[in-house]
Amino acid sequence: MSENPRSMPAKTRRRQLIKATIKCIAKNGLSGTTMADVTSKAGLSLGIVNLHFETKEKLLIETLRFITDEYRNGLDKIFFNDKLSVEEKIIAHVSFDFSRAITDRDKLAVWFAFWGETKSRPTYMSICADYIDEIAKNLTSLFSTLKKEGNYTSVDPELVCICYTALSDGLWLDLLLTPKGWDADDAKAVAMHYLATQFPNNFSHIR
Amino acid sequence: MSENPRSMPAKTRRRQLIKATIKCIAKNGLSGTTMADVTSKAGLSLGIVNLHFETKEKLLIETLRFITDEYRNGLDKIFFNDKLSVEEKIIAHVSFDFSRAITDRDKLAVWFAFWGETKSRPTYMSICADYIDEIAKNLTSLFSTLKKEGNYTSVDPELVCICYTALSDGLWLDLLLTPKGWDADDAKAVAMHYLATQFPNNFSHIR
DNA sequence: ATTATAAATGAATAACTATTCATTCAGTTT
DNA sequence: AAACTGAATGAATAGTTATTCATTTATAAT
Repeated sequence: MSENPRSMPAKTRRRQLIKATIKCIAKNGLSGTTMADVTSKAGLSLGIVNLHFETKEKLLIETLRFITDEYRNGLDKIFFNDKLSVEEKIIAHVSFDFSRAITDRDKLAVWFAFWGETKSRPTYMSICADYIDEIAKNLTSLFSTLKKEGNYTSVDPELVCICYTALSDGLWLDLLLTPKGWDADDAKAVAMHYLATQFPNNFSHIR
Repeated sequence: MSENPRSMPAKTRRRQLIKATIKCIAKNGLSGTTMADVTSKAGLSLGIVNLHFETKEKLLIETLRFITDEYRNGLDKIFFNDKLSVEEKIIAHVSFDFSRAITDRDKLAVWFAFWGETKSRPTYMSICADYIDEIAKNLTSLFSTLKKEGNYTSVDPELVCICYTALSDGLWLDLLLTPKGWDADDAKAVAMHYLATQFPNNFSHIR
């Protein structure tokens, strides 16, 4: 295959294998994902995972890290963008949460596959805990600033952050479980509806 | 063992094995749960699963059905209780969602373990779809009635149902992922906070 | 008591799958 | 062009685990 040269930079191969792993987890679940599946989906040979990741478990951990990094980096880019107002940052955050890249059903399946094993695997748990804390801190500070700027005296920024985060997790689950008659834009509208209850002057007219 | 007579009604044995399965899934994940684990946790012999469930897969399906039935039955008992007002039913629904029985971390782990495999297993998906539809229909009708009774002209009952349901799913995930510094009562307060934004005259003072 | 019935056992089997590593191969250097 | 390098291969191995079923054991029936 000319698209698949015999020799490639290690980083490219690792990326290629992680992508294949995501597809396999979505199709067969974590338990049903075998090395043979992953490598054949990647168009490579069985032994390649050992070469680049040593073990299956390490491949899975790198796969989890890949999707958590993608999510964290996307949100960081918004949070640290000096060109955006606080209101714009929050809107961008929500838009990102329900963007194509994040609500891709293969990736959602991977998120939930790992969450489902979290209690039994401390490594998964700690990878999740890292990014959750950071994002919560940033989002809370956005709500806090908007509260001041918009004179929303009775808003509790920490509570709103917890509530919004739980809501978007639950909406992702909806997108995963009920693929038909329901899409990411609908889910986004539900999330905006909640934010409008807290900041009616900012988010009531956003679709 | 006198607590474990050689012969027991089939239903009791099945229940015993399902309970053991829940503990094993919580401890080892779906993929890490073996027949040897389950049967030894139940204090029985290896071959017993075959006798009562035929295969491992069927045991897992019955386990999923067990927790979904428990949840559905609990909510039905509230919904069809003629002694309760609509407001009381909604409060009871939320209290049930964040009760000990439902937020037990072993059971939460089981929920998410199955949700994580849903995309790859149509059987899991259809078991979930069944109970989700029924509960949504009932809860929407409660919100709809409360809207009329309380003159909440701008409330959208279907939207509130979707939002509340997603929120409680997400809060369960929080309870599973971050066991410390956070408990079911805190989660319940977040859910009530959302309902208070929609029905301030009914839920603002509930803790 | 004796026999019959059904539940339960667990050693043996069969199937599956992660891991290993001797070999192959493409590209690079001398 | 000959030798070298290291990525890639995949047959073979080792380990794990679901499933089977001949045997054992408790209880019920006669």
